[in-house]
Amino acid sequence: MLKSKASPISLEQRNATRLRVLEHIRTKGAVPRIEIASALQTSPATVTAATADLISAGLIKEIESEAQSKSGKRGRPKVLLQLDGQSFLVAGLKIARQMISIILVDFEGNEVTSHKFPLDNARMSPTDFVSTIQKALEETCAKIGGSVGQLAGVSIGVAGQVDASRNFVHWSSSITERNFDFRSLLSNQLPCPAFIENDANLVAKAEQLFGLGKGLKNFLVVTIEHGVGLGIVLDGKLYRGERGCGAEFGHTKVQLDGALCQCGQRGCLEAYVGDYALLREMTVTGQNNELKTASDIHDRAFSGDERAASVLARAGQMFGLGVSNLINLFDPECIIVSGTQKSFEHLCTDEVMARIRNGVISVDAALPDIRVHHWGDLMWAKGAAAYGIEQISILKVKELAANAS
Amino acid sequence: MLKSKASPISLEQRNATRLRVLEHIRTKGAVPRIEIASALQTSPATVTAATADLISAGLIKEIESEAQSKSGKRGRPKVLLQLDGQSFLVAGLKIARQMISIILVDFEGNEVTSHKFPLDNARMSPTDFVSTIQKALEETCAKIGGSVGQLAGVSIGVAGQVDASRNFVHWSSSITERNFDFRSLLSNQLPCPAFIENDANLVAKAEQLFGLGKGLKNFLVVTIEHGVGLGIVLDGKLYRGERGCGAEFGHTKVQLDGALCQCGQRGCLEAYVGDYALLREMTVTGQNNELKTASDIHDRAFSGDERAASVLARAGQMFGLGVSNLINLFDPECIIVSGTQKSFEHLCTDEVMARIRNGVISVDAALPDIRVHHWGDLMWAKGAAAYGIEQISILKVKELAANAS
DNA sequence: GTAAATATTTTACCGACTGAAATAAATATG
DNA sequence: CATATTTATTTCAGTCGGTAAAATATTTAC
Repeated sequence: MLKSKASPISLEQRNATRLRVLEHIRTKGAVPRIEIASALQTSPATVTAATADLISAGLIKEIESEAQSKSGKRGRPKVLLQLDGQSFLVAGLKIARQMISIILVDFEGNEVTSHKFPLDNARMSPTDFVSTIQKALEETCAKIGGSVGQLAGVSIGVAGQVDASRNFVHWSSSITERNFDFRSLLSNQLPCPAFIENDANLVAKAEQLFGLGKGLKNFLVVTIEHGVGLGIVLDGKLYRGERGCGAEFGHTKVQLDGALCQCGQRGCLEAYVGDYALLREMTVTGQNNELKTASDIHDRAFSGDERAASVLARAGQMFGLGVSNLINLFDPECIIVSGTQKSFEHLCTDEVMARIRNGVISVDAALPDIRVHHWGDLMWAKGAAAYGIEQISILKVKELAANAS
Repeated sequence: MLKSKASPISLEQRNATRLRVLEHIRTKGAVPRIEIASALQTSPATVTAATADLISAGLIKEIESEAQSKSGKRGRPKVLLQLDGQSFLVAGLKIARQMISIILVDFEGNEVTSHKFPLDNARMSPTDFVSTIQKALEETCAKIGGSVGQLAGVSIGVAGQVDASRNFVHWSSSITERNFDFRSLLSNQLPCPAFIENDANLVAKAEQLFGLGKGLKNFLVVTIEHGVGLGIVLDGKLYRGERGCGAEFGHTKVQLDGALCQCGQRGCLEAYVGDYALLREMTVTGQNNELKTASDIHDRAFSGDERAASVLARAGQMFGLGVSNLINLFDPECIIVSGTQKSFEHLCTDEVMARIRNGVISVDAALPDIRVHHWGDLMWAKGAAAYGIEQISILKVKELAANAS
């Protein structure tokens, strides 16, 4: 292998082109080279070179275009390119309070298998954290008769503040230590690259790669679970802020000196729409003994309980206020409201949507789309997997360039 | 002139490098080539080529380094590079309700002269708008015995929604027509390139080029005049949102179904901190006959009027709430509060700052700086000039590449 | 005066991208 | 069926930006 004298700038440009081609194929599905060239405003020659590399790396493949003969058009037929789904296996993990959800996906993001690993301790030391993850991964891989060694990458989602570029966790509810650098621990314990990210950012990634944000440049993803999270995608990239931690949408204030929030402050959005906030409200009615989740309250409201309905309605009003503020500030292409449970139906009612629309300063251009995405309970794990796939793609393209010597 | 076969990508890369060098020199002042190379992570050879071009375009110049001999260090002395302030004259205009403020600046942003041009009509037709601007420019240039022909560029700031990339005004309080394309009108009437932008974005530009945002990558500029505006700089670039209109910070909601705002909605931040909101509050006290501006209320409060003080305090509380929301969402490096008058002192009190800090979810990293910038009354015009200088720089670098044939 | 140190410029070269030509693979046409 | 036409892809020579290394410039140290 000769030593390459390529300038770093050239390399970066080359990698960027490869990645743009790859992302275009991921977004559009089966496309011929000529369309990639025109879509990316580049020359067919470049696309030939880039796709040749991606094929040799096993990231994409040519497929037979059955529909070709039907097209009835003259000329050499287009050769369609597609992701090579079989090429890699990626694991996505979400660390929650009582369990770890794991999903194994192929390179296209298709679920291969999934698993739930119960947790005794919601908070673990970094060492326990990683070894528990390893155990969870082993169990998951065993399900398909495989081993952890087969994984191309592992992506881990946690609640909290993470500097993903350094696998550095400033703080997480799942980990006892603060400001811990997971790089060496992860690379020592796991046989493949591993990545840690904030969970809301991961869901944003999932929407971008596989979900309702496919192909969009500027959009926001509001995640609803027990609390409210936000992932920001600007110019096609996750925006992480200066300190690398996620946007704290749930703790934006919607009421001056308002309701007390778990974070200790007053008037946070989460103090009005979070699960615990709803349950707290219900204590006033003296009914909360039987109520355990927001879904219970929803059932109660649906069966005619006016107090329950009013609690949910108020949450919806506050949520609408918060979302309209997001639109006023970010002016995004689209806002995606993503949640796993049925329990956020009260945040997607016509009344809430109307409130959002009425809270946005109108311009001539149409309002951003507000799309609601009801995920299964693997939402967070899928988000992690999406991020993993993206990071593995970047790694593979880099390797490609390094080996090109 | 030979026809160049340069690929568009090469050209873009070249221009980007030239501009990065130019911006570095603008930010750092007098710097030697070697430091530019290390700061921009590029090779000295590239810097030599880039600076040679910029010098030939008259954008920068070499200066004698008097302090050289004192340095007492061996080796060839550094040759310092600096902006060539004399190279271009740029006009910045702010169109307000009752007047146009104009400032002429050199390429370094130094004020050459300024002028105020009274307006009869706050709202003008596009044709009148441009011809009034032309008249105002002529008067201004006459002040220094020059003519409009000498200007390298004109930059115009208006309140409203502007797509600056197309000189397209969706809506502005200064213009009777909506959705007007000013491109042909401006290029026909003015002898130099002209640019229109939203005024809050312009102030953000001024902070970035000359002010407290110098050298920063991610920061927010909150502008205070009659209302409240916001300019967003992310990754060194103005963020304009999907529809190209400014962020509507003044119309983010800080109270569910709160005070009525000029925009017709309820609970907008501006409905609590805008001039008219303060004056409205004072009507309740029966005192507002004598009060015309927020500054009057401030005087009143200072001389012991508790009602006036309470009106201002409430505005401060709401403002603090709004700003803490900005920090929670954007996690910026720095927030700059910029205003022209003394009338926003009540928004910069220790109490307000404490409220902001208390409203931000704390992480280990330090809170973003909150810096207050008291400008003279030419703030907006200077902002326009800053934008003009930037746009002219881009144009000149493009010309350079075109002539390089 | 010569050596050493540091800044800048020159030179030879690399490599990403491109346009144009060549090639490939289909249909249309007679 | 052979040939022309059309369209997709690949090959190839060339351009250009950036770089490393060598050369040059200009200073201080001794």
